[in-house]
Amino acid sequence: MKIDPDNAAGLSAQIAGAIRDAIISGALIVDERLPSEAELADQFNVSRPTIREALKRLAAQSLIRTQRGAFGGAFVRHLSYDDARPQLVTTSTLLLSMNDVSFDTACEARFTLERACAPMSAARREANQLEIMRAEIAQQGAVDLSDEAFCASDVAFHRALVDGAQNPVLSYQLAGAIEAMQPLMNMITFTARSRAEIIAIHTDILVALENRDATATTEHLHRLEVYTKQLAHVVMDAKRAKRESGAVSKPDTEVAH
Amino acid sequence: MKIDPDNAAGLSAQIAGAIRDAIISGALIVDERLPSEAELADQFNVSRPTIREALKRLAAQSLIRTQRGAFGGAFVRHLSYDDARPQLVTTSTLLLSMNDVSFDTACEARFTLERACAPMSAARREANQLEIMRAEIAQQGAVDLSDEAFCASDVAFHRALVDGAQNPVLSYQLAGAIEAMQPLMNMITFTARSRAEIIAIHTDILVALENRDATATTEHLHRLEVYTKQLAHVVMDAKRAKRESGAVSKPDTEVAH
DNA sequence: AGACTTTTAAATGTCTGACAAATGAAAATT
DNA sequence: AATTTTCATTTGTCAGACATTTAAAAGTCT
Repeated sequence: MKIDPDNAAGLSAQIAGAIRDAIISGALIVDERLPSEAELADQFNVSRPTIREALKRLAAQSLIRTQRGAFGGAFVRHLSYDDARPQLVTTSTLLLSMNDVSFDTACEARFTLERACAPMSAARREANQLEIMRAEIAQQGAVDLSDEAFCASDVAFHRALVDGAQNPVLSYQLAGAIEAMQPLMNMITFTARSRAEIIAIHTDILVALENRDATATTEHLHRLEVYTKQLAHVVMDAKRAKRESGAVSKPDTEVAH
Repeated sequence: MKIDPDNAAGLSAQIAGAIRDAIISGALIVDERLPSEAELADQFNVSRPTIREALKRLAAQSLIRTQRGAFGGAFVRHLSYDDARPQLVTTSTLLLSMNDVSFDTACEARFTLERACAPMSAARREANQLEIMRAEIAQQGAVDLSDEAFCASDVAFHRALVDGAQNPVLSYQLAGAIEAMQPLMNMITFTARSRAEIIAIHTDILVALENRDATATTEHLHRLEVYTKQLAHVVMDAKRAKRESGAVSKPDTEVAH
């Protein structure tokens, strides 16, 4: 662990990197206790606040957890999928919003990955995944459901589909792709008709999974992708038209007179 | 932004969360400057070290960057795919190693996702992706290549394949899955014969992509998955046998006498 | 007047020292 | 023996200080 005080990266970043490497390489194992802040400060020849900044960086990545009191300290954290998923979703969401990824590109990626899970889910899904999907479909039919709640239920439905593949690595990766799209989906105002159409496709997917029909599942997912893209285009075109007409509304009304 | 001094989560974590939410919600936009540490300390009624710990947490997630000097400060960072990828790889790697995911499960997830990209890559790949794949295949044929270097070249080959799909969202997600498997792959000792076999499959994939043949690409990827799993089983069985025979080596040799 | 140099103010980076709060172990008490 | 109290350890937070970096502003020279 070589720390260079003149490095532009900053001491706390270097120290965080050194400890991170130790964790990744397996030199520090799960639930192992790191030296106390005072000892680390001594080892790295820096002050305690600097050490603390380094530890907070690692805590932000869920690599360590800290515990106060005697025999407390910083411990290497067991990174679970449930811990990692929110981070992936946050990052993916920001990536989409900051890199002006088009709706189509994000949608394509999402459904491409989801379709890849479809055959495995058809083969391996268990009763509880079907149960969740059934419940979410019922949820989606509620008349007083907000667009946000509808999208949230949509996410839950598709996560159950992916979970049916019984592969936690896939579930983790896909949850990021699916949930990250939710803000984009939330921008769409779902009419009663479009909801009915989506629910119909969801039902088709559910039936296909019940029948363990991989081909049908894949096809219905494809239909859903096409319909989602189309819906987004209609909604966004309408918004753009409204914005433009709003900007020139006075001349318009004058012409109309 | 309500900060509760008695919250067990800790002040710096709460403050980091508040700022993070502001960034995600769009209240703080890219390249916008946050108030100075002193001003933030004043606003949140905490000390500057506490504010600094919060900012370091955000920096660890690449949400902000800091700049020293007059008119410096903390700025909302434009999160690029290149910034986010290493974080995803780190997290995915740790998830695999800490949740004792079997080689087969990780392998299945990786190839499932990669096969999903194959048809798109066959349709859209450009000359430079083929060029990279050609170069990496040549690299993999070098006789003095270490196992680690062979695996690194393997990763580069498959990333080029995925990049051929021309969808940055897919590339980002897949890079995590592919690179995270590298430590597992590094555990395999590649014999000359197994390398030749892998290179042959890589070549088949390259040819299929050159011909824009989606079906062939998918099939060769499937062959590669099967072969990789088989190889891993052979290597790991051998290692286990060696370990067990080592543990009882004395009795064994006695019996042999 | 324009180009170059110096000054300066503002901001982060780091250090020192201190106290509060939590926590589990050990000692004291019932 | 069970319970309570004490106590040392460690993280969490604060206050104040100085070093370093940086770009704008002022000053200087041609």
